Amino acid sequence: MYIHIFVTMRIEDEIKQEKFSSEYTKLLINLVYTGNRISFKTNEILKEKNLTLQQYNVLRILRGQHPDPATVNMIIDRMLDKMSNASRIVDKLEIKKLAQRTMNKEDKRCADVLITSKGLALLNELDEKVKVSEKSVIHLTIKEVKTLNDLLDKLRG
Amino acid sequence: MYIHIFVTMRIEDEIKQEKFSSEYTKLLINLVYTGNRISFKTNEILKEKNLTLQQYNVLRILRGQHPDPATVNMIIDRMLDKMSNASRIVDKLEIKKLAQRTMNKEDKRCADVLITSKGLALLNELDEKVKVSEKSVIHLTIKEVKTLNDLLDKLRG
DNA sequence: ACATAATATATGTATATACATATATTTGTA
DNA sequence: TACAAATATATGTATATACATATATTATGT
Repeated sequence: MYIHIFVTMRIEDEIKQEKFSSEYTKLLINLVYTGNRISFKTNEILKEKNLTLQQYNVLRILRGQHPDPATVNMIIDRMLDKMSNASRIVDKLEIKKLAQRTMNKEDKRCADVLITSKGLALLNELDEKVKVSEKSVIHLTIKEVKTLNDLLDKLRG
Repeated sequence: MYIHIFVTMRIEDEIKQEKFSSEYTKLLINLVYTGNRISFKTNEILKEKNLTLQQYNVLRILRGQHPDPATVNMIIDRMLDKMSNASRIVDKLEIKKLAQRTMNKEDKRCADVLITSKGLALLNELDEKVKVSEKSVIHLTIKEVKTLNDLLDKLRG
């Protein structure tokens, strides 16, 4: 017989830190820690398909544009981690035939990046799995999720 | 004359995504994006001192134990990113003379890790700067920060 | 038109990271 | 006691990342 007890575990206990110098410091740590926790679960699903989280996100950006192409600059603009190297992520997607680069006719500096049908199919396959996993790892009511989203939006000012 | 207008910017607008498939998906992206945003600011401060965010966090874990030593295992347990390589982060801290390893007398497998006085001084120097920076980048009242912390704690279940 | 600045992307390089595996030591057990 | 399992840490290796710089193209000012 298994008994599951879900209790709210404070971040202090979770990472065994006595106390934080301020609620603000605690928030940063809480954000990063919680983000990592959820990402980790998603990552496990992506690993089966040989995708990194970054590649997955870029692929979703490309799908958002489809059937129009995106440019590398557009991808950088929409990526979660602005510092990372969009060009080389597109390289990886191209190698896997999930995306394709073509030269932009109007501006030869730009590379048009298009998701392939293989890319679309892969995302399609992943969508439901990822959604279910995310939902199962987030122990909140839909109302709380909305509050959280609003607070995070406000946080960034 | 400068006029600052702070408006709440939804994550949809921020990363220019039309809509999310669910509030849960939005939350994951919102968390990672917001965490990155705050980390980025902190990182800028740390860069001046030639520290990575990870090294900084480990250093703070060591200070939390001081004057007792920590072990590498203890560090892994308390790190935000469980996947990363605590042993090699300690390597880096040792090279910079910010921490020191000695062999544990009771259990020769364990490495006792102690923050040095140089390490303590560096943290001391950074504390205030980091706190001010974090506070300035988090556009929330203290009450909202607390709500956010509580929600994140609950999220993890 | 021409030089210069700005823009979009790619690439070189050092470092960091994830993951698998190796090594050393301790614990449990027959 | 001897031997397998567990534990703590370190290390090899492939890949990812950050940052600086290079290259190609387009926009701008005179």
